[in-house]
Formats: sequence, C-alpha cells, structure tokens
Amino acid sequence: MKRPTIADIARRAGVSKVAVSYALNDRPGVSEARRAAIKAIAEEIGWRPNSAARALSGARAHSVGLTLCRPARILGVEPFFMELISGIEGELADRSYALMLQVAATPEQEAEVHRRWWGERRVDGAILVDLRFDDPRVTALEELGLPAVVVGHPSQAGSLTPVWSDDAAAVRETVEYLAALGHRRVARVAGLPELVHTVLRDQAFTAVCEELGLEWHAVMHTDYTGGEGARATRRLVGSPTRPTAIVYDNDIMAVAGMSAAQEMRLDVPRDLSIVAWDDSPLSQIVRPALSALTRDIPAYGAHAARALLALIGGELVEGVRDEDARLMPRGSTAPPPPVRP
Amino acid sequence: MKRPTIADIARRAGVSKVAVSYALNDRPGVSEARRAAIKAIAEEIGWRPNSAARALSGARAHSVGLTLCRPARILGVEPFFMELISGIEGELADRSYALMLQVAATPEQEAEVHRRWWGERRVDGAILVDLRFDDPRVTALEELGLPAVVVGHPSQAGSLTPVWSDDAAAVRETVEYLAALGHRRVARVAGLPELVHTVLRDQAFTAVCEELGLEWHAVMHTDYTGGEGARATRRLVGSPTRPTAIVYDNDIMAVAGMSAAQEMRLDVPRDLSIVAWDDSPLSQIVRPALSALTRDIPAYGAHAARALLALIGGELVEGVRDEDARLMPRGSTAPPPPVRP
DNA sequence: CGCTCCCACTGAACCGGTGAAGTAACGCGA
DNA sequence: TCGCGTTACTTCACCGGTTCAGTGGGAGCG
Repeated sequence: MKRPTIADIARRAGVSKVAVSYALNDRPGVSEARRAAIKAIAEEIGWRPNSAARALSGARAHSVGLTLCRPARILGVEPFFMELISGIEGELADRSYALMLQVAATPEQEAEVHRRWWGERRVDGAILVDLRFDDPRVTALEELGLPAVVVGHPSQAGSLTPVWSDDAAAVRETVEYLAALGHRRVARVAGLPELVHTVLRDQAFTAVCEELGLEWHAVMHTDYTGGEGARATRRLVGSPTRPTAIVYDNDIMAVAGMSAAQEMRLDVPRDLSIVAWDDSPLSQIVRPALSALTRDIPAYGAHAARALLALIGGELVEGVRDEDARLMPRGSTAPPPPVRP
Repeated sequence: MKRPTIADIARRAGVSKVAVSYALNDRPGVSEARRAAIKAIAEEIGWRPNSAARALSGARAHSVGLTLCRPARILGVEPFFMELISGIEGELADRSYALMLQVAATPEQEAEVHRRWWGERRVDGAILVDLRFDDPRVTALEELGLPAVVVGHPSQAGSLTPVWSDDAAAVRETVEYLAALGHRRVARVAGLPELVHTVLRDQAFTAVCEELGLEWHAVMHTDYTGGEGARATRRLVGSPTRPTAIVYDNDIMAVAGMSAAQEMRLDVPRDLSIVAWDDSPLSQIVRPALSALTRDIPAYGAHAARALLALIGGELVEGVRDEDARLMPRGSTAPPPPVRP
C-alpha cells in the first residue's frame, strides 16, 4: 500500500506542491475555493503528513520524551507513573503529539537518553520526574537547550520549568490532623532519600512536629517496596519509643506496614494509625481503608504536558503550581490508645 | 547549540558526505584507515544520525508503537502494563529503537492511532495487548501491512504474529491444585468478557471443573477494579451455593475480595481460599500472602519486542509461545472447612 | 493610462541522510 | 602493454515536506 504525498494531491488538484502545503497548513497563499478543494482531496485519499519529512524541514519532531528510572517491579506497583502518563497522553493526543517513553537504569543514563533524543532530533521536549539533587538530567537539558518541564520542586529545577505541588502543605495538614486526634509520637516511612520531594517532605515533617511540640518523631528511608515498608514498620513498632501513627510515602508501603502491624497483633487504627501518600484504588480495598493524601495525578500530568507544549511553542512559561494533595481520612486513622502499656 | 551533521564530518575529514555515510554505517566503500578517522571525528563532535533524515530516505522510523486502552485508574493499578513496558523497553533500547506510547479510549481509536502512525511513518511496527474478538486493530494492521505482534492467543491474531502463553494450562494447574486440597465448590472472578484471554480462561475453568467432577463452579465478570472484585465476592460468599475457593483475574480484585470476605467474618484461608492471577509485590504484602499465578512479565514483553524487531527486519517469525504462568502457593489457600454450616 | 500593490500561485533550494551510478587509480594476469 | 576487476572514492538524485524569492494578472488609484 502506497502512502499518498502532497505531490499526489498536487497532481490531482492541478497545482504545485507548495500550494498544497499552504492549503493544508491554513496559511495564506491560496484562495479559499482551492484550499477547500485541496483539503477535500487530501481527506479523500487519506493523506497524512510524513512526520519525518516535516521534522526534517520544519525542525519539529512532534513528539516529547519521558524517561523513567526505577526497577520494573517498582514501576509496576506504583500507580503514580501510569496515571501521570495517562494525563500527559490526553493532553498530547489533542495536539497529535506523540510520547516517547524510555526506561533507564540511572539518572546519568536518562541524561544520555536525552542527549540522544536531542541529537537524533527525535523529540521537541522532555518531561522529568523523580527530581534529584544536582540532577544530571537538569544540567544536560540546560546544556542542550531542549525545552523541558520538571515535575518537581522549583528549587532544584534550575532554569527548567517546574510543575509542582506543595508537599509541605500536605505534610502539615497530615501532621496537624494526627496531632488533633491526640497523637504525640509519629513516624514517617519515606522513599528514596536522593529524591528531592522525599527530602522536602522529611523537612516539613520534622518542622511541623517540632512546631507542634510533639513528644517524639522519626523518619526512615526505604526504596518504596512493600518489603522495606514492612521492615521499617516492625522496627518502629518494636522500639521502646513506638509511634502511634505512621505516615508512608506510598500506598504499597502503607499496606505492607499495616499487614506487618496486624501480624504483630496491633489493631489498626486502635493501636496504630496509618496514612498513605498518594491515593489509589488499593488504599480503598484494604481493611481498614487507608487514610490517604490524594491528588488528581492525571491532571498533574496534563498540566505538565500543557506547560511543555507551550514551551515548545515558544511561549514563556512560568512554573505551574498544581493543587496540593488533600488528606482523605478513612478507617486507618483514629485517636491513639489512651494509655501506653 | 548546533547539531553536527555528516556534512560537518565530511568537511573536517576532507571527503564527501557519502563516504562518511559509508564509514559510519560499516558498509564497504571506504578504506579502514579513513573509516577509523571518520568515526573518530564523529565521536569527537558528538554526531548522531538525524532520525528524521534517516527515516525519510531509509524508510525506517526506528521506533515501535504501543497503544493501551483502559481508563487511567485501572492502568495505574495493574502492574502488568508497566512491567510489560519495562520488558519491551529493555529489548528496544539495545537496538536503539524508541517506544511510542498512546492511551486510547476504545479499540477503534487504537486502530485509528495505528493508521495515523502508519500514515505519518512514525513507527515501523506495533504491539497489541488486550486482544479482543474480531479486534478492529488486527484488521487495521493487516490492511496497512504494518508489522505487528499480538500479545495474545493465536486464534484471534489473524495473520499477525502472536506472542502468548497458554492460560488454559495455568487454569488447569490451579483448579487441580484446589481440587487436590479438597475444594468441590469453586468460582472464578474474571475480567472483561470482551477480552480474548478472559474467555479462554473462562472456558478452561469450566472445562477443568467439569472434568474433575466438581460439585459446583461459577464465573463472574468484572471490570478489573477492586470494587467489582469485592462485590462479586460478597455475592458469591453470600449465596447458598457459597464457594470454598475463588480465583481472581488480577491481584487487586483478589485483595479486595479477601478484604470483603474478612469483613463478612470469613477467615482466609480457613473458610475461603483465594488465588490471584498475575503476581505482584502486592500479593506478598497482604496477610495472608496471596497464592498467585506468577510469570515473568518483563520477559514476556521482551519476547514480544524481539519478535517485532525480527519482523521489522524482514524475518519470518512464527508465533512465540512464552512460558506458562506457574502457581505459587502461599498463605491464602488451604483445604476447605470440613463441614459446611 | 500607467503605476503600484496585492493575491494566488510557482520554481528552486533546503533539511540530512541514503542509494545508484560513475570514475580515477591501482594491481594483476595474459 | 593492454585489458579487466577491484578499491576508494565522488557526483547526482531522491525521500516529502517547508521556506523563500520570484511572477503574472487583476484591482485600485491618481
């Protein structure tokens, strides 16, 4: 099957290639009657612009890139990424931009992928997630001059455009909520300490706990897996300073932590309150249902995509502050036990 | 920042563009000394082939497409897709092929995406998942002549190359295992009935149950969400013909079902045994841990990608039968209660 | 009536590779 | 010494769009 080109249309319309190009791109240079005729022919023979040809002359690839850097098992179990991708997609599809996806092993490899994409002119822009401190990807993208949006905090986004939500506010809401319930000993089971948002949440957590004058607080870092979530929980719960509430950085760890606590004969929420960061169907199907910090992740992705498309279009885009996560109290949080054994 | 082209290399090496092309592509036509010199220059100035230019002349886009068609929430919560993507990626990255991802609302829209990709020469091939009966995507890809691999059963793959695992064997293993434990009343909470693998599993389930002469068996269809999994469970468990074992089509429903059963004061596995199709970290963090049908999904994706690349390379590829899922017994299965109340 | 300006449209060049065909230099055997 | 084949290149054309610099004709205007 032969793909039609503008030359085919030009022949059938009895005009030059250029007239066809003008007509199809809604640019001046052809009469309205001719434009309509050309468009009709294009429609009839099912013409589509050859993206390679377009990219070659117009210097637009009409696609954007997203790299991920987590092991397969973790990527799979974190609903965050797929929901984010769905949101990005929706926005891109409207403008018939394509999304290139690449999974890498390290941030350095991700930067290398960006360099390759740029060199090969494969993408017009990139979206960064899982921002790190002194992130090599930020440096690489700045050097290349490739338009990019960082899904993460402005402080580490360099000159790239940040799309972010204020995790500190959500942390504050959560800790205040727990304190209001009467909790005085709280812990946070956090994700990878090299990620910016982990540290920002850590800092906010510590600051709010101290501000509220809580008796005791602690932060433990993990790799986001259920195994580490459970282990951290056992450690916390088994220690003499046992917390009465734990906030987890994702729902898998929260579920694992809840299971671990239940195995240690603790009742959730009577003996231990649990909060998960990032809501997902998972939070709602376990018993008790998890109190969770919820936000519209597909919308988050859509905002990032929209900002990127604007950047690519040459607009000057300030960072976009997305809405903060909101605490959704469910069955896993309650006042702490009145007396500690 | 200006991207170097082969013309730049040619100028510095004092040869023609074509000589550079020959040298860089390891084709005869240049002396070894010159080839080495040219490659050194390319390396030094960081040259990368412009993918658009290459695609325009060579007719290879060096990328493959994957479309998904499920709502964001379900995509997110199903580890299957991300793990599959990881596997596909690994294989593609080795040959520096890119992956284009698109989320669509319906199979018809997916077919439309394929048509667009083909028309725009954006991809050299496509991977199909969630195969349906009389799948419009299969027809579209056959018409277009776009190389494609179907992750699904050969019977519905048309002339496309199937990469599949024999779900019937896994169903048999599971039901025989449950029967050997003593279960005589079993149910299957299945996914979408329009998907081929759902129906094949349904048929195998029914056939094996009858073959083994079980007292009672049933299949219920859902949309894969935890909510429907829980609802199906409540219905099954609340009915007079209450099953002693339920097999779920994904782990989210299995977890939801287990929660629902526990809320109804049933003990898992004493009163009800539970098996999940497709293992994931989730199966292992809940209590009791879920007995699950496990398989190496990234490897599955890698095989699909490899088959597609071979197809694109012009090889004749027979279908690839992947290894079957294996039952991994854990704490959620046990002999049924001796006497029914 | 002649001049300018605008409109509708065309030809040529270009983007950065690849493929086919042509050519000069060289080695080698007859 | 000539003819032939091979090697190591070069030149030309092409992929399918876009951009730029024309160009011819008609309307508008003084």
